[in-house]
Amino acid sequence: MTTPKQQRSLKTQQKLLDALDHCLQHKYFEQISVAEITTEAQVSVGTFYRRFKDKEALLPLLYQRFGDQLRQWHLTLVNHQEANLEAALHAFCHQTRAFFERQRHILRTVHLNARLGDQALTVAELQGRRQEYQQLERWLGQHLDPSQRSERQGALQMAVYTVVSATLDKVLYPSLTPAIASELNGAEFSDGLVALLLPALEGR
Amino acid sequence: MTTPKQQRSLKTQQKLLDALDHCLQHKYFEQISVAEITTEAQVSVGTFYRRFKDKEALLPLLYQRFGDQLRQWHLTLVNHQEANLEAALHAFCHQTRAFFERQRHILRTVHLNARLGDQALTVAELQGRRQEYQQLERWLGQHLDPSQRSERQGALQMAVYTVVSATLDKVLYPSLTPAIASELNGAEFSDGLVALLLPALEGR
Amino acid sequence: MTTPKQQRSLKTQQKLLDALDHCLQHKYFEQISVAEITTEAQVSVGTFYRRFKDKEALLPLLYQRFGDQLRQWHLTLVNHQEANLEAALHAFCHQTRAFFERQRHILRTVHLNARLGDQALTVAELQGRRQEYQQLERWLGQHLDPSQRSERQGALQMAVYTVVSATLDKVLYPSLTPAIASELNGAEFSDGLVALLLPALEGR
Amino acid sequence: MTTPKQQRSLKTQQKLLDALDHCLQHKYFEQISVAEITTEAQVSVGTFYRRFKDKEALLPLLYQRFGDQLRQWHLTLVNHQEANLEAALHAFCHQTRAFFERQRHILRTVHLNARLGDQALTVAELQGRRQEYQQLERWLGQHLDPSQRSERQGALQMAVYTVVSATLDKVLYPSLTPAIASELNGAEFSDGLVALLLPALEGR
DNA sequence: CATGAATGAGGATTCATTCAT
DNA sequence: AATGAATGAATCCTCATTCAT
Repeated sequence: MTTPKQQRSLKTQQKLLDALDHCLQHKYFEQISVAEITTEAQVSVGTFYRRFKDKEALLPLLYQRFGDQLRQWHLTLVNHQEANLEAALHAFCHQTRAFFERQRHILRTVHLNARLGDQALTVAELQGRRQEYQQLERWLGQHLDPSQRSERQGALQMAVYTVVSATLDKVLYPSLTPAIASELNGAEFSDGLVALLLPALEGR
Repeated sequence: MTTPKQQRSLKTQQKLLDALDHCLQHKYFEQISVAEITTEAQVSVGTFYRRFKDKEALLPLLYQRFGDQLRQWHLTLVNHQEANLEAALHAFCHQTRAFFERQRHILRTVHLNARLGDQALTVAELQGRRQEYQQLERWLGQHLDPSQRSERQGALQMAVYTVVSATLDKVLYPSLTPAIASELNGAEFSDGLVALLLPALEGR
Repeated sequence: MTTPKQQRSLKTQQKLLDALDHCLQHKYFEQISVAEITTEAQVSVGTFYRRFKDKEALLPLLYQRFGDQLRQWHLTLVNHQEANLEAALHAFCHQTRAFFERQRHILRTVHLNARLGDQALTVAELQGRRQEYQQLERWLGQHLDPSQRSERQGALQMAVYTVVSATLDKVLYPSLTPAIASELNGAEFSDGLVALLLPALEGR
Repeated sequence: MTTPKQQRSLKTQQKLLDALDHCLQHKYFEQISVAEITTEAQVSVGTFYRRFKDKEALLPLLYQRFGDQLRQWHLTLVNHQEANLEAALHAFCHQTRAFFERQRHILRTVHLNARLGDQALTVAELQGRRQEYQQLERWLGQHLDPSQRSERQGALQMAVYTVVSATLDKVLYPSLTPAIASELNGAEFSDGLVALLLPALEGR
């Protein structure tokens, strides 16, 4: 992948990424041919290969796009100080869902592709993701009484993971197992999560 | 897919399913060619196509295999009466994980393929799955004080979904987001879930 | 191809030939698979190959069936003494057409397959066919004044060939080139042939 | 079939058509594989499929090639004024045979394929062919005494059809039924046709 | 013997990638 | 640089034929 040195080149790259993005709304990455992408982007195959080593080389950029927005969203979240733990948990659950819903189809690709086995997420990126999760844990912990923070460490970690995992499935595949196990939708679902997790975090 | 009329034919079918099963341990379904399956099964391509319309026609059988074992496991679980809610939740979390680990790679296929959009799970099957979830909820509820059952309905449903979703990701993709958010492994992880969910279910 | 030694065996052979005959009404020989034939004949593939060396081995039998009927028809024709040349030519043209129409689809196969290049008609059979043509020429010639017969030899031969060739195309492929060149149908067409050829044969 | 946008592409298309043409001299269309064509044309399979949807897509072009030459030949024929009817019929019979002999193997393909049932000739094309036949009839008729033209209409049509049909079989399949019925070859055969048909056309 | 399961060569077709224009 | 033509490996699938039951 060449670093674009000219305006035109950058525009082409964007067009290709957008085209991929568009195609991903209908099928998943492996089913999309280079021809489809370039046709959608109104660019020739040759141009594609001038820009990218191969089809797979598009993914990291797509991931980056997503990662950027994820990071940004995390930042806005953790920069808010909430009134208490419940409010914080509430914000976390609802905003996570809202963010996932906004990013639905790109998230779907990132998520599926990681599971389909290509090593598009580098170790470095995974560690970065890891740290963001820790940041979220710390942020939630800040709304606890300081004396309890260390003993709730584990519960916080578990809660963060649970919220993300459960919400992800609910948003991406609401009509499949296991998401069909829950009858709630949207806001109800997030409220349900808050109610489920709050007692343990409060140490009742 | 024709129904086999000879014993030999049935054996072949098994061999092909086993071969697919084997291949699935290394790569994802769509990456496996018919040739690979038949080579692994030590039969010829023609034999494959005599029995199955195409590669996709194998999936329903694979799903059935999995569905059968899932149902059976659910049955053994809900036929046990546990001492109290904590014991029941503990059994649920740990056995779910154990079952998922045993079925790891078939589960992975079923799970991914459903998400990749093929309509391999019929509506009827999904409803069946739904009922199994409800059975689990009722079973957990039996360990509650009868007076509390109805008000905990929602929490039970949420808990069942959460356990399944969180455990699934942890077992299938332990090194990816979001599972990397949790540092715990195996039994620790299940214990963590119990601790996280018990308070809400007990209504503390 | 084994000579059938048992009743059952002969019946099977007939069933297979009938099945082929049936299939030929819809597609041509090369497009018909052995499976189709045996299914239609309600017999297994194995049975087919016990009876016939391969798919091609069916053709000679089919040709024979046709050849038998052709010979028989020729015999009935040439055993009739007609009143004069015109009556004879009239009988020849019309009966040829009627026979072709009756045998339409088997004729189509024989005709096409010979043209598709398989050597199903042996040299011996071709010579037999040749002699039948000569018989027809002689028969037509009988209705001429004896003094003219030898000088009309060539015309008779040409006429016989022309009638067969033109009628064949008209009956088998009425809507294709060259048959579309003629607007006449059925009896009109045969009458047209008579009118066209009679003058030359009568030596006018 | 895409329209070529580069010169190179057009060359390739020609090479493929020529290759098909060449293969057709040895075997019949359906027996020729795409691989054979591309090998003969010294291009890769992919190249073939870039230009043509499948093997069948070549036929229309082949037909067109033939149709063009047929039209052209008809034109040169009907633009000649002959001395009398005999001369015209003579020219028609001999030149038809000569043209068929020149186009022998393409003609064979066109002819067979139409009979094998693919709808390669459109209704429009068939009508065009029809009109060409009518043109030939009119041209022959011009060599008649004007007073006789209308009453000979039918005979002219019949004669045109007969010449084409008989000559076609004679040229394409000289050693098969019905062509073996005639012992004459080449020019003799055409002369025979003239002698056979002239009397009826002259109204003797 | 009859049956139909198994074989595997052979043909069609796609598509990522390279290369000529 | 951009274009799109060419390449060919890889895959799917069929079907005549053989062989186990």
